Amino acid sequence: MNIREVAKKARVSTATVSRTINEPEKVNPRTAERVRKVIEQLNFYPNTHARTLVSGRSRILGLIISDITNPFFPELVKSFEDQAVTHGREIIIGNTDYDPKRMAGCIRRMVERKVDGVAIMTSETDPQLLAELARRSIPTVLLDTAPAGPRSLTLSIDYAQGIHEAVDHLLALNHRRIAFIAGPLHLQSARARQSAFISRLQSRGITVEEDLMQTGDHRIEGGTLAMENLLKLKQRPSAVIASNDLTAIGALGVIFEAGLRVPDDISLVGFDDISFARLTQPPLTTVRVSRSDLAVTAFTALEKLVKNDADIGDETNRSELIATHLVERRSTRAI
Amino acid sequence: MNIREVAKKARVSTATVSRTINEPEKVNPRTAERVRKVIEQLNFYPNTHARTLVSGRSRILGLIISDITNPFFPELVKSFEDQAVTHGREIIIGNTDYDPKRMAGCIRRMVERKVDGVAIMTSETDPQLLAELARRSIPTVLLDTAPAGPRSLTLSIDYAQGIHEAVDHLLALNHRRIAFIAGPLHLQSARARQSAFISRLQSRGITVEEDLMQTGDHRIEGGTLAMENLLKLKQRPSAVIASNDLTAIGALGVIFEAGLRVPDDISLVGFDDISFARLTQPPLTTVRVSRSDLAVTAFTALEKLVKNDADIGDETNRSELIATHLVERRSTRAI
DNA sequence: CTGTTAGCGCTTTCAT
DNA sequence: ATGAAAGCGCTAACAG
Repeated sequence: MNIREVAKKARVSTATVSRTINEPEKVNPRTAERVRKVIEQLNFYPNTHARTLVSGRSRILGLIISDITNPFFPELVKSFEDQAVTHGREIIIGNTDYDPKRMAGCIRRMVERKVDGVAIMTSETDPQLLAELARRSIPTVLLDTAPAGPRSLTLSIDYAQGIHEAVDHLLALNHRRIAFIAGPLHLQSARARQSAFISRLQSRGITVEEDLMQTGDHRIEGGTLAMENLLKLKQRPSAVIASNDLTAIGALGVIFEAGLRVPDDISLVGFDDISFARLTQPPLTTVRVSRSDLAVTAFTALEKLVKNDADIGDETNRSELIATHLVERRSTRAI
Repeated sequence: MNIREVAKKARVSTATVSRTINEPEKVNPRTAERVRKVIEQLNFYPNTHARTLVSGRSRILGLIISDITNPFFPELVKSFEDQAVTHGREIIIGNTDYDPKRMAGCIRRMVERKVDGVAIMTSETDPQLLAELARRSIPTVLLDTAPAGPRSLTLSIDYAQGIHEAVDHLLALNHRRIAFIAGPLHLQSARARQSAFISRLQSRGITVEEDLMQTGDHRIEGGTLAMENLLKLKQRPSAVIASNDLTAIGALGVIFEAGLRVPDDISLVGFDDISFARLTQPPLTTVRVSRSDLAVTAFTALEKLVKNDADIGDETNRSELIATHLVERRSTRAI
């Protein structure tokens, strides 16, 4: 069943059926109504592939993430998908698994399926691959990565803002020995959090002890190891800020098993506000990075990029900042 | 850039290029080699939409789930996607949000995009919508739902097995007052767990007290409420089995806030083994439903269904059972 | 406002 | 083993 059958049954040409579907305002209301009836009656769905083939637009958007089982991403994916459904678009999701080879595969799939645009929400991206997209002039929205050529835009998470709030919060609670468990430092996003921590403390006149600076991997295990180191210190910290919630959860386990209590013995702050952060015991004070903000901003920007055939040029900002804020729960307390 | 350019540059017809890509064995090795060189050199990707249009096969599979932010699903999606990538397929994901209207939308999208098959991994499905798929003879794999017509197959999670193991485990630990917090009872999958609990206890000669049977909603909140009821009882249970992990986590919070301890005062067992289950304090004893098993089984079955144009007939089972097993962690203890 | 018609890029007979 | 050509279902010029 196809557009010709509909046309025949409605006694119009296929062009009129096509117009009724795509540009109803250009069709006589009565004709349109008749066509619509037939479409309904025949339960006709236009073939998107034929449509894409001739028009060059697929109404598909690509969404590339690191790993859907990383709790940072499901909410992002969901909000992005909600936007897509609302705007009559399909999305194709690619998991890179933090592997550049898989990332290349993802991009290839996106190109093959002729996506109208791609949102790359992973924290590191090979500029070569971005060049590939730019060469085909596929609109791209990036996260924490320099935009690659025209029709490309970057979203930056305001890590500093959140870390500053976290530091100030602990300072206000009279903490002075504050440790930091960083993420993997090859990531720009991890370094941004670490340096925000250091600079804020210094600007408040506190020198950061080397021992109090640990490095994790943004996973539970890294938090576990780092916290073990911290507890071995002669003078342990009274508070710890972790570069993300998973790290904080790892730290929490260690503290608990050492017979210490949060927040009574040690205050703990996370980062991201994944959904489990409010379910830990005690609920975790953390910096929220709104995944729905991120998704909506990314989608909206991408949609705008897709609509403009030309470069976005100077008229638009090439970068947008995503706010972050401290959410106080029960893992921090005054000393 | 298209297949004609490749053909011209390799001095062959477009048919030969097409064959080189799809049926290399039918092409002279030397010709094929020449064509392949040109393809590489031009960095040519075949247009999947043109391909689908003419062949009728899209190499896309649909995956419908309830809600990607429900921790049951990310691992399922990931494994399913892994399979798809391995087999050179694309997947389109649909979130129903537990809403029949959205489910209808998902199915419509799948049909529009001409998926080769659909895996519907939600727990409840409108038979009418399944009929729509059957009518278009789209292969379908269902979860805990009766198969709908030909080219359709059902996967059943062996809830009883897991619940039986959980009950036996608690019985072996000398628990006799065991409570059960059920899921929403309009779901067949929730009822299956509840009745497995009751029947196992009865077959062990223990009558189930009405008071000990609570109903939740498979979310945190339901677990919270149900556990509050349980703690109000004159004689509270020594152990609780929850219909899923989210429910158990809700219960855990309440127990903790009541000043009681798990497992010292109350043993607690969950169901699903979501990734957070091993991160609770204490780590949760729970019944594992392997999402990767589920995904791989679903994918494999779907692939088989897609390859057979005809009905699967009697040769194949119309239903497969997914095993479940107790994972003992530290939320249960002998009394 | 509506119809005619030429492709979009590919696969697939049917010849050779 | 290869090529010529038809056509998948649709959109978009163009003509009327």
